[in-house]
Amino acid sequence: MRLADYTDYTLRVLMYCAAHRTRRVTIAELAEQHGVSKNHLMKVVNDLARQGLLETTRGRGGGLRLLADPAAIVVGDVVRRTETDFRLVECFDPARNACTLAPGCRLQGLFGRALQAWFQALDGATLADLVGPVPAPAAVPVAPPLPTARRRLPGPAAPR
Amino acid sequence: MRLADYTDYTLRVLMYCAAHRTRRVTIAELAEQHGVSKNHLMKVVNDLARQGLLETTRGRGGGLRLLADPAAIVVGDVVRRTETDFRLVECFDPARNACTLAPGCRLQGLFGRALQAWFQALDGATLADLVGPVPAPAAVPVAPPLPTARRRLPGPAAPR
DNA sequence: TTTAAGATGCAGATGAAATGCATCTTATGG
DNA sequence: CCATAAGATGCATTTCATCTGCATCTTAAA
Repeated sequence: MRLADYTDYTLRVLMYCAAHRTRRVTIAELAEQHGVSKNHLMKVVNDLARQGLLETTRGRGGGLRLLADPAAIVVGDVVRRTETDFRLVECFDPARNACTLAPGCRLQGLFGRALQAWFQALDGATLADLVGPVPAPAAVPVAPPLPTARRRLPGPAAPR
Repeated sequence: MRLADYTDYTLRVLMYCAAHRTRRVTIAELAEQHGVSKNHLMKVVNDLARQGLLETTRGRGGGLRLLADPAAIVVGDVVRRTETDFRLVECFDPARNACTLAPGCRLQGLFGRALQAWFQALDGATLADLVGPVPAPAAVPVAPPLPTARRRLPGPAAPR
């Protein structure tokens, strides 16, 4: 189960803009800051502008600006609009349902509920929560980076 | 966000075996029932056998049999073991964290919590819940299939 | 009017799944 | 004891969704 990088970019663009509300941010700046190609971010920014979350200004001195209050932008809504293809489980043959015993496949219902729970968690946070002021600057020095970058999140996953 | 078909197959193999506990099920039968290639199901079955969920018997009259009680097989656990690559959000540059303001990226935490909620929902169901006896046979005739097959699940998703 | 920004569309690269093929091992029935 | 029916295993191929890059156009400010 993976989220598209596109969604990741989208959230980070919003976060960056929220963290620099006083000025206009350029795509080039975002691209350099995050080490991503400008072209890709272009599409992200464009989508966000169409959604009415960003105001874009062309020409010299142009750039991006967050339109709404970060506290009013719910993360779940952003993800809902950005992420497409929520294909979780689907009966193999749409016409001739293979689940001979169960008339309506119950997998659908179960995963539907799980997805709801997922979004409910994301709906509990706003942009402001993500970029809000750090409660207290850490007095403790930052710990050295871990030797290995872990990728898979939970539980024991046997290699296929 | 999508689940691998592999996980879908895995659950359906288990469901089918649970629905036919009295006899042995062959891979060929599963393949025909679900319209999937035998080769693919082979790997699914193999993984399940290694996990100790299925007993496989080679040779004539062989096949698969569910080892555990369907009521003891938690869907969440199956998914956890089957689905790999839970890459949700990752900071772009692992070394030089791009989130200049936030020392620790809060996206990780948020999506981690969402994933927990997701699994919690899946942990609430067992195989028995998926294939259990139908409460009451529907007296109402089945509604005709919808004209268009909908794929994406929730909310308004603007095309990229 | 030059330059710095975003807008748009298409072409190519990438990578993870999914699928197919070939061969081997094991057990049963005649 | 041999032919057949099952699963086991490894590798090659295909497919498809992103991701990325390139080229061109539009807009606005200095």
